[in-house]
Amino acid sequence: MYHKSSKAIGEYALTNPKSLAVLVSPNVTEAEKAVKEAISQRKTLLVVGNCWVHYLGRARSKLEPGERILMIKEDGSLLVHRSVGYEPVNWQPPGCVFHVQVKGNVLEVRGVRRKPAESVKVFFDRIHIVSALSLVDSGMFSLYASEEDMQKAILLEPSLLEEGFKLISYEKKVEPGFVDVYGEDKNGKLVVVEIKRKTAGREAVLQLAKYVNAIKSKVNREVRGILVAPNIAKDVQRLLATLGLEFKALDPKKCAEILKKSETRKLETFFAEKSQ
Amino acid sequence: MYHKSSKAIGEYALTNPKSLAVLVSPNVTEAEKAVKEAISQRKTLLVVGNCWVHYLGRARSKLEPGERILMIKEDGSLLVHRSVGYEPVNWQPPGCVFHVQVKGNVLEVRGVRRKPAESVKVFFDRIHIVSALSLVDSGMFSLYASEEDMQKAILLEPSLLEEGFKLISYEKKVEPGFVDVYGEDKNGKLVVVEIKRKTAGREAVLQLAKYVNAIKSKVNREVRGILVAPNIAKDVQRLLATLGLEFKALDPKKCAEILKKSETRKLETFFAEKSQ
DNA sequence: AATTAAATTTCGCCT
DNA sequence: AGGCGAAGTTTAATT
Repeated sequence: MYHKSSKAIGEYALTNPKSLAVLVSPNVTEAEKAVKEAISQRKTLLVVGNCWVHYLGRARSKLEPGERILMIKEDGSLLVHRSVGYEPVNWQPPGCVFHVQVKGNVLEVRGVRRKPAESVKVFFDRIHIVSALSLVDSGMFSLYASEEDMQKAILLEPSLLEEGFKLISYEKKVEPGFVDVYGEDKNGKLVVVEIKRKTAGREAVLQLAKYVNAIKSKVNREVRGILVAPNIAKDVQRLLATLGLEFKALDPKKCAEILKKSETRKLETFFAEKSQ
Repeated sequence: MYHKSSKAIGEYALTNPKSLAVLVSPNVTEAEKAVKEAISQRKTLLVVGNCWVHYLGRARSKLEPGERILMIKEDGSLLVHRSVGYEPVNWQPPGCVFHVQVKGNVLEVRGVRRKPAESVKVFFDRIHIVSALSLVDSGMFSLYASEEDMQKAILLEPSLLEEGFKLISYEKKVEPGFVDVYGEDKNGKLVVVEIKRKTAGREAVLQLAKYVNAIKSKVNREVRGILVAPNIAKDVQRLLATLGLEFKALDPKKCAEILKKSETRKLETFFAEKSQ
């Protein structure tokens, strides 16, 4: 492969056009083509270069020329980032429409949305990088605590569930699947716990009912079912009561704090051992 | 120039190492080197690749693997952006310290800060792009309205200054420079206006005083000096009073609205003409 | 669709 | 450095 101009870099990258294209130091026209293509194909777009920005909508702003990073995402959001600061200096929330054009050797990228009506115009006169990306990302994001973390917190601190609760096992295999937490209350009744990391809905209640029934059919003892979640959907509370199940609110944040405390304790132990 | 592997792209880009480096599809070790260099040189860094993220601090979060964009800025802020959404999925505010290492073919970039103590760890197992940027950006950002916009608003709507104000001229040349707005009040007194787009400080007051004195020395008439700004520094109010000057609060937001209305009017006129 | 409340809010200004 | 208030806040949940 032989390269003579920066344009060639783009061609090189385009050997794998579906997932990744990179243009280094393209001219304005080359950049225009790449940007239009990326936007029409709903790709995530990065443009680095010298630009100035006008915003008009809920307010009004002007950004004088300088080198920044423009990011346009698949959902039609737009971000202009300077070399400092957490926040973008200019932006447009998801769901806006883009117009791209070249006028007098300046590339204009405009993002417009209705309700509220507002537009951001980004003008580039020098472009360092244009990159169109097809980002494959189905990974789940969990804040505070995952279901597993909430489970861990209850294992560490059983009183989170209720006073006097004693753990028997967790991830216990029963007929329909695995019971998150399994134990005994202070009165010796069996307790089946189902954990949800966000608002518990109909499914969560039915799942818990299945586990409770499965265990009842085997143990010939009184079995309580407790649904643990940050909160429960209002219209499911009747179902819960009908099935004779209970709900225990548990804040994922509190779980995170307990895990944190536990890790801190571990860390303190670690340092104590080291300093001996 | 002859290229055989993706590594060469980096080398190519490094022909201009001071301002721009791009690595396309580097291996983890190559990426590590580039990332370390960029961070030590306080450059703005972009890394695109498959990653997972752990956060622990004020809260706790976990992000499962997926392709995202990591941005590290010159001020030590860190952003992880997914392909959708205005907000970064994970981040670290400015001023954190970074640690970079490779372990078992995985690149770990960790951003840590004290007060509050928190850390974000980003793990890459596949890297599409690494780019180190020296962004030159001194352009001013003005929100709502620039000084010029505030001036325009007053010219459009003189009553913004005070009832009965009549414009004589603007950007009027006097001894020390240019008077922003120059006019006459309802009592026939001359009025000199100095505009600041943010909190007016000592300089603004002294500048206004100079203009007022310059005009007084020529016009043998009573001359009022009005400082227009969104607000005035508390410790300058005495100086203002001492010099016999006045302050008029003017919200840049209000100015923006007036300009917007004016533009809307222009736009309506435009459409009216078109539809004729 | 409108309203309310939370956010790893961030950011600036003031004490 | 800590506290208060605003933001082109955004975002999710609820009515």
